[in-house]
Amino acid sequence: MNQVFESLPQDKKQKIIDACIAEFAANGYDRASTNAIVQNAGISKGALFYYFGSKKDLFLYIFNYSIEKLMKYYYKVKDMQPADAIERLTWYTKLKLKVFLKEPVMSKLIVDTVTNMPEELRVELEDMVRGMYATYLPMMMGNIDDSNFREGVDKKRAVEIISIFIDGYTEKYLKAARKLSYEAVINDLDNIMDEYYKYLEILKYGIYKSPQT
Amino acid sequence: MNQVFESLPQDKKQKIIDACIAEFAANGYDRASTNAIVQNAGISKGALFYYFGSKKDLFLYIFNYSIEKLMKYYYKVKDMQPADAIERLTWYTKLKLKVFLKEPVMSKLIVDTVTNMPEELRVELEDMVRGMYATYLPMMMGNIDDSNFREGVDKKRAVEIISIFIDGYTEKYLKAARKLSYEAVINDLDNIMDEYYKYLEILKYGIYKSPQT
Amino acid sequence: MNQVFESLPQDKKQKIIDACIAEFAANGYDRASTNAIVQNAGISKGALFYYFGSKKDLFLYIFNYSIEKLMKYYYKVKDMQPADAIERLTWYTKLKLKVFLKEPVMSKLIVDTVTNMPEELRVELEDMVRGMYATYLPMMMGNIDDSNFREGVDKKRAVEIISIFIDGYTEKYLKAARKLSYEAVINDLDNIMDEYYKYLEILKYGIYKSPQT
Amino acid sequence: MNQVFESLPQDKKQKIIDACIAEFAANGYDRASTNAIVQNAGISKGALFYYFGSKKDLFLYIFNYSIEKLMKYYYKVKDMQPADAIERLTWYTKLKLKVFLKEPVMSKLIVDTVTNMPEELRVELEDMVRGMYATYLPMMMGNIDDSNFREGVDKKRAVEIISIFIDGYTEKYLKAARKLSYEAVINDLDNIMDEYYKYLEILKYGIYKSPQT
DNA sequence: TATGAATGAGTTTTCATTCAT
DNA sequence: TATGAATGAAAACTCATTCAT
Repeated sequence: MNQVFESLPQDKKQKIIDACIAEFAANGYDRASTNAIVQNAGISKGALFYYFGSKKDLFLYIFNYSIEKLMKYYYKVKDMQPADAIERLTWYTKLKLKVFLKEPVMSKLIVDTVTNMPEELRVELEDMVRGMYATYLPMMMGNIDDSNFREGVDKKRAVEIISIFIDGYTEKYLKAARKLSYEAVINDLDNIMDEYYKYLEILKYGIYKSPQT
Repeated sequence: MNQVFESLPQDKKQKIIDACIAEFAANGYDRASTNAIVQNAGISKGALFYYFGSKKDLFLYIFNYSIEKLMKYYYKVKDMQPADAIERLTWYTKLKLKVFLKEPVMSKLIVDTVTNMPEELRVELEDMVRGMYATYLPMMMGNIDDSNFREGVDKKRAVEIISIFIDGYTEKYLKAARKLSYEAVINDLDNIMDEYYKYLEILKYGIYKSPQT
Repeated sequence: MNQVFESLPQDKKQKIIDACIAEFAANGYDRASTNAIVQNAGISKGALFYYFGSKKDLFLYIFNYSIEKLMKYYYKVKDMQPADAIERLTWYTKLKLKVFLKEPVMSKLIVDTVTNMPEELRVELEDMVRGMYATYLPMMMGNIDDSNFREGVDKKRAVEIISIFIDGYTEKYLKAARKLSYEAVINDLDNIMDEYYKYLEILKYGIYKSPQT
Repeated sequence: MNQVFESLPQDKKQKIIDACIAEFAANGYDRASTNAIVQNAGISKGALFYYFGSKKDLFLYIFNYSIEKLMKYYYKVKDMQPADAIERLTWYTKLKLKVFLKEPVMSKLIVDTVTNMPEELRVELEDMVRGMYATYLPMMMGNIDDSNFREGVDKKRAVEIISIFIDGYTEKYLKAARKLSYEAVINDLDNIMDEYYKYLEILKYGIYKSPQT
């Protein structure tokens, strides 16, 4: 059914997509108004439903579009990723932040949606997220250099520990950022990273070979 | 104004509270229908608003009720908490799981609400959450025995690493639990805990003194 | 049915009446809230309806009470009323203003009600107003000295012309007063009266004998 | 937003307008029920709000429509207005009565609204009324022939006296008409006008040159 | 006599979706 | 293909009145 939409002129498509992203990001799925969308997109009510069938399908299309768009940023620089485990993960964390700052609206849409899926979209959204992971996780987590890990440590588990920690840690700062402002976070970035490395030192001690040997 | 509600017969009160928790947990604040609530609670439209004034105040009451109810589970067993850092945190994680399994609906309500506060309730909810932390965090995180931490590790950061990791790790399993069923998690609990301890071993290595010395 | 109310202690009665007048004057019959009344009167909801039967009957009682109260001000000074037609009417106009300033809330209630009767009270209210006129009009309009009227003028009609004019003229100033404030009117009273007498001069010319003959 | 409504087929528009006027005239702004309106207009709930946005905007539209409609009756015959002051005012009084009898419901709506403006509409309504006066008053009160006024009478005040009197006098008869029926007034019109002219004779005596000079 | 909790029909407004054109 | 007017169920909330106590 979307093929009708896909065969639209590119600029018209883009205008519609942008209007949807803005509306969904600002208000969430439930409170988003299809009226606002058609108004900002400059199309008729009927057209929107002709293209997408329902608000639900529209949202899924937009969500998928946004994920793919954001993932392209990751894909584009994938050859620059460091090999060392902790450096790799840190690199991705910084990348995540950069993408967030470059596409704040889309990012908000993704984050808000994932952390709080509307019940009626749950199944489809989780499928998409799973699919996204299946596509990009191997790339992001592949070929990690764990040769510096100390003897006896399970490498997969070690990587996951780091990963879980970093996620949790950044999550804390993003929460604060939401309350304050993203700019405040950026200005404080040096301090945040200093702190961050101190935490990592402790983690490293448990996972890496002692450096001086 | 709630005193009218408070002086209701206990079973009537409970029926209303249960109906509210169920509706709010299932649909969130926005989509929750006061119509559905009064129907399930077996009271009239007017009664609900006579008791609580507005949907907003109703929700805040129910949220507060749920937090206090859940926190009682923690308070009841507070004297049994282990002193050692990792054991303490693990103990609380298990406790958290138990409470989650005992009160899944209430727990869902709390978690969903905290991770995604409706804008118009934000201020009040954050106050409540802050108050709750102020009351219970000292109890939960107080008197932690960190004498086994190795020389040179910053103790506050070390505790936080453990805490962040455990949160992230359990979060993963809770997500799975939501998809499958809580029973599936329980049945698999032994395996999960085995896994869990293996992760902790790695963390411990970086934080604790080497045990055999 | 009102005898229950009438046999209440005077201060309790008064408190109830005052609360009603305030509420009805402030919001009109429709928007007046019986809840607000019982709250301010310090009585129970049931009591109000026990005393008065319905909101409608309550209002009629209060309206009647107010009219009688206001009319007492007129009755008290009835012996001081001038005899001459124009002076009499002017005197009453001033009296009306004084009463208005002494009992602004009650007056507002009466004026608002009379100029815009709620349909379901129309019949009863008009009866009351008619009754009031029957009682007080003869007093106010009786024994008017029309000996100064010029030959050939119908005396009843002449009095009515003056009366209609004064009513219309004061109405104009009351309208302005409502928009500005009563104080503004009072402060401007001298000017207003100067104007007023100039108008009256013209009227007088048509009705009275020429003074200098 | 009203352009949607304006482009409706004339008969449908009229049916909606009529339903609104009837409901608002019968019950006033506050008590008027949009439910009743849509039922009598034979349209859906949504349609009404699609056309007008809100009850408030609907009322303002209807009020404005009614004023313009009534004013057209005046405008149509404006070239027939007599020049002499009293005759002009009398002529307009008769015209007013005719219009009132031709459009009793609309007239009731206008009169009721103007004499008792709902607080939340006050500003907008007063603007409309002011605008109406600005448009029609010059036409109605312009070019009045006051050359017959006697020496020494202030002409502006004299005209206003007549105007105030006529307003007050007709007001009396309209009040009666509301209680009885408009037909009763019409049947009695000759007597009423006879009376009226007798009153005017007295007024004239004070304002006009004596006729026999 | 007096209470006040409880009722439920009523209010205005919203909005995804449809369908005749 | 595209339009946008029309739908109507649903939303939160109010309030005069009743009635068991």
